[in-house]
Amino acid sequence: MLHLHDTATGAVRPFEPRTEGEVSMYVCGPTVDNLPHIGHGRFNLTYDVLRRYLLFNGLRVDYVSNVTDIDDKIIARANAENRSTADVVEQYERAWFEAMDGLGVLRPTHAPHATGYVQDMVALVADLVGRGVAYETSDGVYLNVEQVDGYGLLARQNLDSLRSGARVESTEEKRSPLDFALWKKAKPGEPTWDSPWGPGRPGWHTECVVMALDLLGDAFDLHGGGIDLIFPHHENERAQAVAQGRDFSRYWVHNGWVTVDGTKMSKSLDNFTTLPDFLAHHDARAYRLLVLRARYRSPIEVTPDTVVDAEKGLERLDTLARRFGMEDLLAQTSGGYVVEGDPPATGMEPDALNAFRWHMDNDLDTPGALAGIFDLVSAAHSDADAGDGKEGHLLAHTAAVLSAALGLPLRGQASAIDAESARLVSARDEARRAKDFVRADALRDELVAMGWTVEDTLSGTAIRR
RNA sequence: GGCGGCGUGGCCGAGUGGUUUAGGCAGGGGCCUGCAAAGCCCCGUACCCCGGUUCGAAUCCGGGCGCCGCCUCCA
Repeated sequence: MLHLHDTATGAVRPFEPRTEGEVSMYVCGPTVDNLPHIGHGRFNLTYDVLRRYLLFNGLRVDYVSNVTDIDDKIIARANAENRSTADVVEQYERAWFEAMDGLGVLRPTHAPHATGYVQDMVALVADLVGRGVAYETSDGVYLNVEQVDGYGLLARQNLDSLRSGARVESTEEKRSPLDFALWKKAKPGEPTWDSPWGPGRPGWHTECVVMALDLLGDAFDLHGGGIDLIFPHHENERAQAVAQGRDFSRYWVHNGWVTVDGTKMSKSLDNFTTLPDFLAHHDARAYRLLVLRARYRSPIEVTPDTVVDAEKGLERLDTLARRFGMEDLLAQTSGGYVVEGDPPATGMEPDALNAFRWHMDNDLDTPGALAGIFDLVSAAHSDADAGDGKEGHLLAHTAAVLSAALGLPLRGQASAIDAESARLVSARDEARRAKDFVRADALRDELVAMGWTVEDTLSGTAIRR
């Protein structure tokens, strides 16, 4: 059974969904004010793998991830570039999904926009005001966190210590420095919506509560995001639900981030590599492999060296797929790369499957799961080298299915070969048959110069790019 | 200041007290090959420091040292 680390309890707990056979998960989505970077990639890959593993186990998954399309930074960019916020949103939302598609991240089942939920957010804020836990000031409406039971649960701190560490300056009107804006009254040059408190726009922490509860219902299963969202974002989401007397997320899952020279990669530090840039130069699967080699809660260092390392590891997997002719499996999984239900029944090596599950059930121990897959790679080659093609094929197939279950489909197809290259290949085979190795080597050099990797196989020269 | 996390072999990176071992990459040796490539086999004997618990600790406890993060927008 799957066990997950839950930030609210600080412990790894058995994951028991609200409804048997069905999982409802909410993953904080992007603010579409800029291109996504590889940290966003890591974060989405984390929850994509969780989702795929749930699917692999035959569960249905309702996966909601929002798009924050109204925010200070969007407004700032629009004003700076003399465009509408809608224009900015359109551009970066498209870039976001293109990048996620490129990474093989499955699309959310729902991707609600904040601007589509403003009326509901106004209703939530009004309800909180009516309950006396929120109050109006000259610049907005704030939630009084001191009236919320268990505020600080996710931060694992009590109110006093949170208050003493607060770096945000308190205004005269705020009752506590920790109180946060549910509604921001309009300033000049901003998009606005009507509300009982005049024109304005919702605060950031409100949208996720409203959309999660609307689309997934009370006490939905799981809420995911980066560690840096724990406080204040997730704490404040929870606070709003609690203040309404509603049950919010049953499990809180948080991923570690991407570091550069040991320091967090973030928009504010401007030390990021964008995903479009990364994907233009690397196989997306190499990044997924790089991410999966560390546990999701650990930081990962992304450097040219670690990327090359992952690319070589991926090559080892693809080599297996080529040797054992895995085109069929690729075809099965390429349309989203999902392995669903209980595929293991069909021709999987049982011990390897059990080991895979054991690792994944342990709070998504993907490094352990991968180690098992790499063991299968060695064993499959070894069996095939020893002449046991049948056993080798079973192991290779198992490795490929498990890899695909992680969203990492192996590429077994031969590269498309142009007529000229094909001519050189057959000329080389002819020369080798004639034991004219000088000519054979010259032809090999020629192919290599054309960008091919040349290998000899039982059936003659094989080339690939 | 409060809270959280981390320090593992050349590099990345697992490790849920104890049998043989994470795994990947790089490196060395061998097999295979006309030579290569790919593949296979063998090789490193690592756990920041100091104590403690234990028959036994990388793993648990205490104390150091160092690093990172959250407490402000941030995946």
